Amino acid sequence: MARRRQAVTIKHVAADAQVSLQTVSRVINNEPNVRPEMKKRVQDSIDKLGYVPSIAAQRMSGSRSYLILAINDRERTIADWQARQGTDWVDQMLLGGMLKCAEHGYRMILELVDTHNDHVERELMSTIAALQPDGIILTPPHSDNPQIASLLAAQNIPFVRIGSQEDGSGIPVSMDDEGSARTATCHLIAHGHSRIGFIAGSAEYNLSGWRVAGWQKAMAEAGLAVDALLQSGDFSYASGEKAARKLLTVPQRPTAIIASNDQMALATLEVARSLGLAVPEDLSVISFDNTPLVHFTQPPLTAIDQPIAETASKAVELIIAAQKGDEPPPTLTVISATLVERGSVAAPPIGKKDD
Amino acid sequence: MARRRQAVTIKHVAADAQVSLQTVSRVINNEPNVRPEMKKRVQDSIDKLGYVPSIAAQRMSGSRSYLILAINDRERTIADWQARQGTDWVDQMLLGGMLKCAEHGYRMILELVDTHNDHVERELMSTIAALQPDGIILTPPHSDNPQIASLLAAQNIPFVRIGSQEDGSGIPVSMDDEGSARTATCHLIAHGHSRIGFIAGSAEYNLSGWRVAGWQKAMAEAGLAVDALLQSGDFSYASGEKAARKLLTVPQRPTAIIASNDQMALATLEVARSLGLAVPEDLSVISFDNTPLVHFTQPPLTAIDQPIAETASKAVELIIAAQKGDEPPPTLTVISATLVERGSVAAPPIGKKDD
DNA sequence: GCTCTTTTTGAGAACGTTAACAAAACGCAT
DNA sequence: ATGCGTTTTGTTAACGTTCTCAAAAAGAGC
Repeated sequence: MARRRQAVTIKHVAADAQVSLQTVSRVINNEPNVRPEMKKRVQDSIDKLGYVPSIAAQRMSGSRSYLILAINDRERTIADWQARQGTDWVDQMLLGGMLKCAEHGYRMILELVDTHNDHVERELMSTIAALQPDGIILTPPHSDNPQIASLLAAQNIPFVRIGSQEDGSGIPVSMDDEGSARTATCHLIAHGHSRIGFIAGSAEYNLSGWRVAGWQKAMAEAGLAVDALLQSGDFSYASGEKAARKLLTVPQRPTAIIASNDQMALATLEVARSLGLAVPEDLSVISFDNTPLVHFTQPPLTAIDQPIAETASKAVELIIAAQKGDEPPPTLTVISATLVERGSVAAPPIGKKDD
Repeated sequence: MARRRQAVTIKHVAADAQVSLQTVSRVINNEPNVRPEMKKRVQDSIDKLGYVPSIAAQRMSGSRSYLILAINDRERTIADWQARQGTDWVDQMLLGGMLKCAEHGYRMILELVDTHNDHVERELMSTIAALQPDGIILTPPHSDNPQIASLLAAQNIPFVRIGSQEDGSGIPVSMDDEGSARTATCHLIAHGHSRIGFIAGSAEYNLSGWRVAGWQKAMAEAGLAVDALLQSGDFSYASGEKAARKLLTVPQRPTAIIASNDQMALATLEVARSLGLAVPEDLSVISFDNTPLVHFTQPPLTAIDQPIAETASKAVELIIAAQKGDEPPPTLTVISATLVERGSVAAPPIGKKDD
């Protein structure tokens, strides 16, 4: 492992602005007694060079560490998180990732970065420069952002892309989106369904595409048509409602629907109710994610349980291994998901089983 | 602000073990080519002095930072957390604390520490030595641990005790446990109840006591008796079940019950059902915490909503202010809670309104 | 015992920043 | 101009660790 140095330091800024280190430091820390003119000159250099102070160095010299520690009871926290059972992205990420970090003497810092923001990349790079972490875990949709990936690759910091199967830099760790969509589809086919609708998630997430692909392939293999059976949403309840309505208000409506997340599955349930369709008698529903929500619906939803905690745990392991530099990381790690059967799947209504 | 120095450094260890700095470093990092005898001598000194390497210094010298960054989409994460609406301790802590940290260029590191563990204090001190955070937030029950408090006070690190109103070192920030218990009690009294049972939480949490106190005082002020109306649980469903059964299987059973958290309220609901008591017609129920659970019960529970996010946010603010050293922190900050009315409170059954 | 290799130990510089102090520049009354 | 206080800038030394390279000690072969 090469000794990793900070790209731009206070020295570079000082040289660029033709001032002493101390003056730059004063500007950074917004100290008084700096002439406005000087301050501007330094600030310009900082902006130009993209300088961000190293927190480690600041801490070393006796100043702030910019870290605040929140101490929580481990037992209770873990119990709470586990009680949610299914996939609540962040929580399960934290659960899996933090515990694995703790095992190895690492800490995990959760950083929230807006996707819909022009400066995503800049913001991220600043954070990295400040913290100089040993590794980075990207979750969707950040994990699907090729620009971020190439920036990180240039930094020579090991990073894991969760939920992304694309080739490219970084270590991909993926849940088996295609496989689990296939599993859901086959489950329905095994129950006798032939017209199985699919509500896709936001195209911004690559995993949406993989899920669609799994469904399509399973249908094709069973010799079933998929025309007019695909609707796309954006993971929101409203989009699910719209998609479900479109799917269910045609003459040859599907006898089963797979929704790409729980919110959209809930919407599907509601649309079915409003159309007088009973679940699962008239319509079977399977959802993705398996958040706590699905326990409380009527009927409880059969769902694909995404093992996020396990995925995050794996991501941490891969980063630590990459840091040691023992051997090259695997090209793709897939964590398999399971189907949790509840009450929303049954055989299709008789007489409608086929055209 | 005094320049804060590390208590025990590699130098102290080297001096104690009569070896060079480098040798100590080698032992820390488990490098090969150290004679076992030497290794033991150094390790003994490390243990004796309680030395923990400074992560900042390690990072500075080009080694690991022992930090892993998890990048999540901010919008989505916040939306998810908010969707839980009520108090899910950790989530809401993270929501409030992290966002406030981000505002000021700080980061929050969540550390899970077992309460039921002999080495709690040691574990905590190691973490602090390693990370050298600018401040610490303690949540219950850690915030009620006087030993931890005095250790932290000695370290001269600003720390906030959340949910603790005790005097002592550190900055207390509390939810208004007594006040909100009082509010709940008065709400029931206003509906005409006079026999109001109370299920207390674990005595390990000081806030349990405050909640009981609020109820007692409100009852006393209304001239109502509290004998045989108090049962204690430990925040678990099972303990709530036991407590509710005791309260409800006496001749003069209470017409209303306040449970110190949602789990125990759920248990109360179940016990009432098993005894053939309708809620709210025969029995009114109010719970504390207002977690997502309470939306899905039949009927939905009227609950005290604890503003954890706000509390955590305040805690961060206080730490940052204390760090700047502008002015002494307030002696007690109380964040007030609100009563969220749902469907579990009604007037007591007629003819039972009073003895 | 003597050289040669290997293993084990140590000394000094480096990492990026700020604290403490010193020097220079400035403003203003004399 | 001269001196004096104030503001602005610069210099040097820390901070705690590891890296690089050199020195010392230990083994190996004769």
